[in-house]
Amino acid sequence: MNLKELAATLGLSPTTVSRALNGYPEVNAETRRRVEEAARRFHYRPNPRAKSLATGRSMAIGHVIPAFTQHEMVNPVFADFVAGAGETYSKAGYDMLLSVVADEDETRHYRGLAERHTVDGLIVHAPKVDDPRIALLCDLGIPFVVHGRASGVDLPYSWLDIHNTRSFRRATDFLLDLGHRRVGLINGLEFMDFAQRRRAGFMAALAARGIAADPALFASDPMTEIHGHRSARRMLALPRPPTAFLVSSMISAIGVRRALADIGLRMGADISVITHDDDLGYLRNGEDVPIFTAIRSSVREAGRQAAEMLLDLIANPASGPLTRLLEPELIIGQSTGPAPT
Amino acid sequence: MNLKELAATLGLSPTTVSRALNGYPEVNAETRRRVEEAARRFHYRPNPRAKSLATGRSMAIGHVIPAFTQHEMVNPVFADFVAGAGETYSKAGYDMLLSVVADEDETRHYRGLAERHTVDGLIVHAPKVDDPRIALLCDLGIPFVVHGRASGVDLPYSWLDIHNTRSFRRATDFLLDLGHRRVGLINGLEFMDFAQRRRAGFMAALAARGIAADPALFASDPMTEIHGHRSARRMLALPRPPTAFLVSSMISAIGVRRALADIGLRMGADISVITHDDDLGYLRNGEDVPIFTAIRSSVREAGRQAAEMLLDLIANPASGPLTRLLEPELIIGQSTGPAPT
DNA sequence: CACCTGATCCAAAGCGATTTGAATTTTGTG
DNA sequence: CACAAAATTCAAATCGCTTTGGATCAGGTG
Repeated sequence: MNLKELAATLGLSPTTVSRALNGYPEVNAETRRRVEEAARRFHYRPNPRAKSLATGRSMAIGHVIPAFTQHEMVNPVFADFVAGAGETYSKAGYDMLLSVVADEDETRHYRGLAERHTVDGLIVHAPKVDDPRIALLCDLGIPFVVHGRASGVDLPYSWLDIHNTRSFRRATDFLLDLGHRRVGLINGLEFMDFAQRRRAGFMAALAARGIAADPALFASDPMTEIHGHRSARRMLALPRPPTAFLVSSMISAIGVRRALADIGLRMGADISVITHDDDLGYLRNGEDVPIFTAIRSSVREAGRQAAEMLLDLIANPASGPLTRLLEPELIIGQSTGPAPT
Repeated sequence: MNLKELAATLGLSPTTVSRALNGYPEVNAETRRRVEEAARRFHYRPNPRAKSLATGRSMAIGHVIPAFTQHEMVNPVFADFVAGAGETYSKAGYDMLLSVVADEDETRHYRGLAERHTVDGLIVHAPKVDDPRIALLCDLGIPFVVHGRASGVDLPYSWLDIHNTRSFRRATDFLLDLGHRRVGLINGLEFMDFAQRRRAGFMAALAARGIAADPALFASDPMTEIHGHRSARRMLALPRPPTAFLVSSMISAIGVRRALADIGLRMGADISVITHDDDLGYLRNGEDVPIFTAIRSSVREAGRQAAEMLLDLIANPASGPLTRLLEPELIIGQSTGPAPT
């Protein structure tokens, strides 16, 4: 059942039916009622492609994820973010177009999406320092929201981020207050913007107390369980091992916990751990009392909000760059305690 | 730059240009060359919506994920599966349309996707026993592939699954061979088809040796870390605790490991654990020697293959229901050992 | 040389909606 | 009651592509 047929059934022109259904004012109230009734009765649903060809809007949002490097993307965090964004989209009648693209095709792909108006807007995931995608998208003139920020890019653009610097600084201060002086930072890849900021927060806290940063106490890699395990093992084998760890991801923190278990250290007693926690559905940080002391911020909620920002931006492009900085909470769990004397 | 403009530039009709670009035979070789060259030079890319309106095909595949129950979907497994499928799609020029939909809207959503030809095909995730979606989609006549199967549905349909029954039977046998007699099964929700089959495999192994299944040694819930932890704690507190666990997911197995650590049991020595392992990118089962003895099957690869099957089915609907049963491997890690005497 | 065949190319009709510009019908006013 | 204004409705153009059903033209045939 298409528009023409529906119009014929009603003895009206397609024009009027279209207007009635789309809430235009110049249509008789009674006519509108009849049209709506008939549409319901015949399960009429406009063909989105025809609609989109006519209006130029696609009612879809694009998420491009780089495929063949494993970096940052195909991960649990991504799933939760997308789930949050998807909720927002479906409430607003938008579809989500996901493209898994080889790194070298990324630029071309963005360009294609924008130029052909395949999507009305884009979410940019996992920005790197100096991320070139931002300039590209500004240039293409398509609305987009970055999940995170890109240091070094000074164009105005819309983003939603958490306060990585401050929260890592707070977490470090917390450890220092407990008397820890050697803290290992198990971070993500440091060309990722968030990792850079987290490190900066960590360093600032050390610097404020005049503690020199020991390069041996830094690790940086994709945030897998194995990365956490390997890095912790390495640091614990140092002549002067750390008494605490600050970890950038729950999954890596689990690896750290495994490393501690390997050599019989009790977390929270012999050694302290604080982790960032994205509050993933399948990886909750304990039930009542949190397992890990953690910097917590729901990435699902971030997805919801980023999507809302993007839809606002699409509805009203003049509303200028939208930015939102979420403040994670620092929650105390069972993985921290005073530094052993 | 659209088709008409490109045609004008070349002094040709849109018809010919379209045919040249789409590889139709009735166009002069030299003309085709000129057209292709010009298309490249002007970065011509056909508008997919117009194309799709004209052809009736959308070049998109739908993945519908139920939103507001947390069940099975918004999870790391999903991310990896989608990444695999996405690789296949992008190679074939397909887009992936992801909808996060409230459970009660699911049927309506599927119907909309199919009737309006929004997508050319669908992947059905996380089938339940007697899953009603299969009959619905058969009825709607849209090509689809189920990731998993649905016991109780006897319509012919296409699916890709792993051999859950057999692999869980093998894993159980392995534990029994090691002398274990009380094995706890920490399973997913048992209205999920895969969980049902895993349980059946487990039971069959017990039955074959005349061991009665103890209801206290079953746990069934969404496969979170906490589920693993809580279930293991509960079973270990029994008067006759299990000497081994069989776990349906790496994440839950990590919870089990935490439970063991809580009470000072050494995994692999005091107690054995086998887990299913989807070989997730961010949650590898150790480096050289696997941490967990595991039933391993890459869900990313499953995504790739399911997508290929679906594209085949779309290209050639007559090729009938396609089915593929993958056999997971049973890999020996450090989490199993002989039953304590 | 007239006629038939292929090989090429093109005009025009969709696909299913929106939207512009006009044509109707109603309503209001003097 | 006639006429302008407002309220409704409609025909046709448009979005950018594919595809049907001819055209056109060169080469081969009898």
